[in-house]
Amino acid sequence: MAHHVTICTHSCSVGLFMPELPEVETTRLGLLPHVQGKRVAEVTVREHRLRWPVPPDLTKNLFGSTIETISRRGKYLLWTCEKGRSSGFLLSHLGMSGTLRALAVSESAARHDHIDIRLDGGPLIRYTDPRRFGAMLWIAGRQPHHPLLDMLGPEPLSEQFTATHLYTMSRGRSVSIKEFVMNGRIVVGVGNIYAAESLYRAGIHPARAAGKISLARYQRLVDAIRDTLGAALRAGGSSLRDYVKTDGELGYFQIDAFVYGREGLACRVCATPIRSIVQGQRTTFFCPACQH
DNA sequence: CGAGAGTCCTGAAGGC
DNA sequence: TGCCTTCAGGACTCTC
Repeated sequence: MAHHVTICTHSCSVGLFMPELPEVETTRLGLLPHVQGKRVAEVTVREHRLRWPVPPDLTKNLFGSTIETISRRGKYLLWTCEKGRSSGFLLSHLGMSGTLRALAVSESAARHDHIDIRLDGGPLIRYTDPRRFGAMLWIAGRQPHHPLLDMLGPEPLSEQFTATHLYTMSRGRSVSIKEFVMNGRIVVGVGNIYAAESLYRAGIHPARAAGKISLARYQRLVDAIRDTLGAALRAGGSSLRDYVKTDGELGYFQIDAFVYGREGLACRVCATPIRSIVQGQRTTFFCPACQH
């Protein structure tokens, strides 16, 4: 199980390092065969200052647990851990610079390697996160109830994510459509890149008030979000230049972004220069001609 | 309740 | 070359 870290060096249109939903799902799928049914033999927490402090009893709770499976809710991963009466869930989030990798037990830790979970007979699951916007929490009990999860909106690729849902939730709201679809209580997993790309595909101007968008246009947006996320999922994640997959191999294809990161460049459809604006302290890219 | 701003953090990029 | 400043971003949290 010799794993080598390979960094992608070829150019891409989106050079940032942030796991969006497709990347999180790819991480989940990559980890699953390495962890399923295995017992936690050792937990090392080198840095507890993450988005929230790593709970002091995380080590105790994880140690000796068998990892039954990993599921995903939005960009959160839920690790089902069985240990008799004290079973529970490891709740993890990659923030914007986090990675989870399965490595050979012999891999030594470097800077930003905050948490190691060594499994019986290997491998070593390593959480690395330079910016520490990610999280590692513990949910006790047999049901994954947690304040971070309980208010979340539907999964974008589920049947619950519909035009009617967006239309109903948005009535009377003046917030921009860009900020609206990035709100996890409305729908999970639509980050800055995919929000911009989806709005472009749907032909909707990102500053338009969410409450004034028609049901028909919301249908276009739902389709665009499904298409955008679905394509990225199939490609194995898309928003990163140098993300390393959980098995250490090169990960993440690049999306050929229509608007993201393309300010001043010609729209791929109409050649109008792509513009950027700031919404909710976040940069949005759009085509002023194609989006209304 | 909703809207808007603030917050955490580090690395990359730009200016002088 | 090197220091300093700015920016980026997920998503919670606070204030009004």
